Amino acid sequence: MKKQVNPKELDVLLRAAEVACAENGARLTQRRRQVLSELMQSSSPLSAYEVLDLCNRSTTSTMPAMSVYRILDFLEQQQLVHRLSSSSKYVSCAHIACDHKHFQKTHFLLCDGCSSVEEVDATEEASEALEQMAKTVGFKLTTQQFELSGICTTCQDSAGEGL
Amino acid sequence: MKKQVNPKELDVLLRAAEVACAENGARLTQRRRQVLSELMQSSSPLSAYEVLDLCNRSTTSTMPAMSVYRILDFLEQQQLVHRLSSSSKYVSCAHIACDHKHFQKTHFLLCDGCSSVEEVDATEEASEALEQMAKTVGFKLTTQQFELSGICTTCQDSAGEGL
DNA sequence: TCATAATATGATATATTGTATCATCTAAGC
DNA sequence: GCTTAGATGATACAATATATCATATTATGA
Repeated sequence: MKKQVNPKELDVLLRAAEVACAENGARLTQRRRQVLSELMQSSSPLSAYEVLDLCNRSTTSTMPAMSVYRILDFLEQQQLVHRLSSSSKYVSCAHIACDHKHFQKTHFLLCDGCSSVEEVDATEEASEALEQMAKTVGFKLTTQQFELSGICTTCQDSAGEGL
Repeated sequence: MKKQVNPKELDVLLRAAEVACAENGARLTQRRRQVLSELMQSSSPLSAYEVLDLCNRSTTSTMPAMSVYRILDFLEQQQLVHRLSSSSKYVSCAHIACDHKHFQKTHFLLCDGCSSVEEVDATEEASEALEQMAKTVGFKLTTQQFELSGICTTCQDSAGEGL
């Protein structure tokens, strides 16, 4: 579903993304911008082929699937997009406009009800507890990304309504 | 790679699995036993098609891919096998022979070095910290399975050796 | 400004993972 | 033994992803 993002807001995000790329010596080309834009306007994660369809619907030219995957990889490297391995889908990063860095573990809370996603930094406690748990079996954690499912506030509220 | 599981040990595990199925009014058929056995003997998670190849190599008859998926689904329902969504692979449960129940959150620690997997219950702290973190954005967690990457003890040790 | 090199994209083929559907077989209970 | 539910086989195909070579675009230095 389309998220309510007004054009001005979208433009601010895309400009910020452009700057972020430039800082890494990379370029946000038309195609990349198009892919990122579709993800920014989606209220839920999209598969690579869903992104492809949206892109091909919004322009006359048609892009091959290969390009979408390449571009998604690029955007992921730039940390403008995250790939959710539990669903093989992609979301635009929640921190493009702010100067947030991905230093801490990132948790994605996926709503089973409406498929929305919340991207939150790990609390100190959670991070510590996970490291500690791994340590008990001798593991040194490298993962920086966690995907948890649950029910968001909105869906919890609306679940009661129908009764 | 093949794990070192002696035949007697394997047999104990398979019998325990059989009992577990029976308790749920289900049957551990030959095919199911074969699939489970391959997973039990593997030192790392296997894809459905890898399981298929192993099964077809160990018998004269050949099984269709569909059957493997059906059987893996069944074994997962019986909690004899777990599916790792981050890699689309399967592992046999670490608690088949003991009377462990999957009441608590389960964490899978995946080694980036040797692909081994440790299945551990969440500590009280980790579980609590995760719930709490979700709560700050209004989420009520439902996930009971977490997949973390890292480096296991063995690989940490052997990393130093080469220098 | 043009040649050239580096990047990015297009086009095509194919691998991998997973599901739908209908037919056939097997085991359990009557 | 007969019937039926459950399990498996067979086939087709959808969805996700990668490999590879060709072409186009952009950046850069002569």
